[in-house]
Amino acid sequence: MPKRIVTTSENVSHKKQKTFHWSSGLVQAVQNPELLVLSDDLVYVIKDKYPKSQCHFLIICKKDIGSLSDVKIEDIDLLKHMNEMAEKMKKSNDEYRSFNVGYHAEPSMSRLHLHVISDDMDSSHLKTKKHWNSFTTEFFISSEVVIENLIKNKKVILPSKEECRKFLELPLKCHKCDFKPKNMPDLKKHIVNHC
DNA sequence: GTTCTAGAAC
DNA sequence: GTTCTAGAAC
Repeated sequence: MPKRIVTTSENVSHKKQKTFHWSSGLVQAVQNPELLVLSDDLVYVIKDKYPKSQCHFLIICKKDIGSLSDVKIEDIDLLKHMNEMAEKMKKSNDEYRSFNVGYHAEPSMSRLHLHVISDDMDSSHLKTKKHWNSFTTEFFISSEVVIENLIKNKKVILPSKEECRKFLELPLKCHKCDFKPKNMPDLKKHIVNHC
């Protein structure tokens, strides 16, 4: 995929060009009408560009918060609002039986974002063990748990870098039963045919 | 976050 | 020989 080049104001200078880094992709994505679902004073809701289930939204705050590690106690109402928006998205997409709502412990992309993901985990974009484990292990922290964590600790206490790495490297396991696939293709066949 | 691909695993 | 994973990307 070619890097997206954008020019500065009015394109006056040919020298002043900037290439966005991939980690700011979400802040770009909210400007994409094909991805943006809705927004209000506090958040954007977008369709994940590479959904890891049949239905996968991101609730992205408008406030410039990088990630959970930057969240302050004063942001508690914002996190509650993001959770309420997630509930709204669940209700308006209830043809998908159930959803998981939570944050990645160590996200790759900045701007705090809450995942609302149907629990089928059936998607052509779900390709790697890291993808799988990021939604099916403790690397994925439920929205309610994050809110309780913030209230109790006045900040969000997260797993260490080493713990995160450990979660992502856990052996593959079906999220609905005890099946232990030998590899990703094995797992993907299992979740569509058996679970 | 994804893409690409070398070399491991089969 | 083909499938699959895991690390680099300036």
